[in-house]
Amino acid sequence: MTSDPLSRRERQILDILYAKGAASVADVQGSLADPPSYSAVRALLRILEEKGHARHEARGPRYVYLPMVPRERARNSALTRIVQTFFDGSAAQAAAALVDSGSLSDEELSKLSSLIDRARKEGR
Amino acid sequence: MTSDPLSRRERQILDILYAKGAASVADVQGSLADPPSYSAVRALLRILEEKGHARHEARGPRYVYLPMVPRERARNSALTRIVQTFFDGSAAQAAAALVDSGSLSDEELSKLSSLIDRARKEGR
DNA sequence: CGCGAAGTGCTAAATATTCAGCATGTGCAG
DNA sequence: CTGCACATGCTGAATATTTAGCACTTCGCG
Repeated sequence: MTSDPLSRRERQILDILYAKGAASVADVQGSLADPPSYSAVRALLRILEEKGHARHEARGPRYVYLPMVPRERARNSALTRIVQTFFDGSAAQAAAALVDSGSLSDEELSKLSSLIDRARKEGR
Repeated sequence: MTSDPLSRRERQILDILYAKGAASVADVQGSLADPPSYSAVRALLRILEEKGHARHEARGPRYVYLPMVPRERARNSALTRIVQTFFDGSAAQAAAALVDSGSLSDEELSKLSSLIDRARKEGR
């Protein structure tokens, strides 16, 4: 099941796995803002495995941890949550906020523009 | 300070405050998927106040709780987090995912389009 | 070889969280 | 006026979390 309630540290660590794609225990520890002991990180990773959110592969001499739920699916539910919480359920408002953030280059803007045109054609 | 680490319930309740704008204890309890006792909800709200994330006003006979950090600021940091975690830091990719979600109406799409045009003009 | 560095499995205990209950105050309907 | 419905303040205890430590294995180097 993927609908477990995750604790703070669990969420934090799972996010690192999503951000990096895959990570060793040391990687995870290194990415944590306020890192606990090596053992503690390992324990958390083990819990994430038990809950079915992560798995590990024996890459060379050490374990490398990966998320179980595909990144795309996880990110869609994350987006949905934000849209619900902060944008009254309107994905359009959320997209607008991103565009307004000013962090998009001209090239990115035109790509997005043509994406929108395509969406409009498909939509009818 | 607004950089406290929030526990799961705390986050959950704060999200409700953001989603609803303002809420009484009963509102919050009613919005929780798996609601604990009235007292428990009150306790959590009190903690959120102590941590500086919420405040209350005596609206009529009861308290109404509101977020301290403005919704817009909170949502921007939420977006930033998602972008970092799931879109390799690219706001453009995130916007594209929203457009691709297919939940935008024709009208919303054209509004977004003109928003982009404006952003392109300002950007140079 | 055999020793050290670095990995894993497992467990118990400190710490944080979440929760329910009781005492008390206040407004309103009967 | 009096009692009910519903609010708050506070506190102690159940539960979950987070953590560090120890025993053991593996790999590579002197």
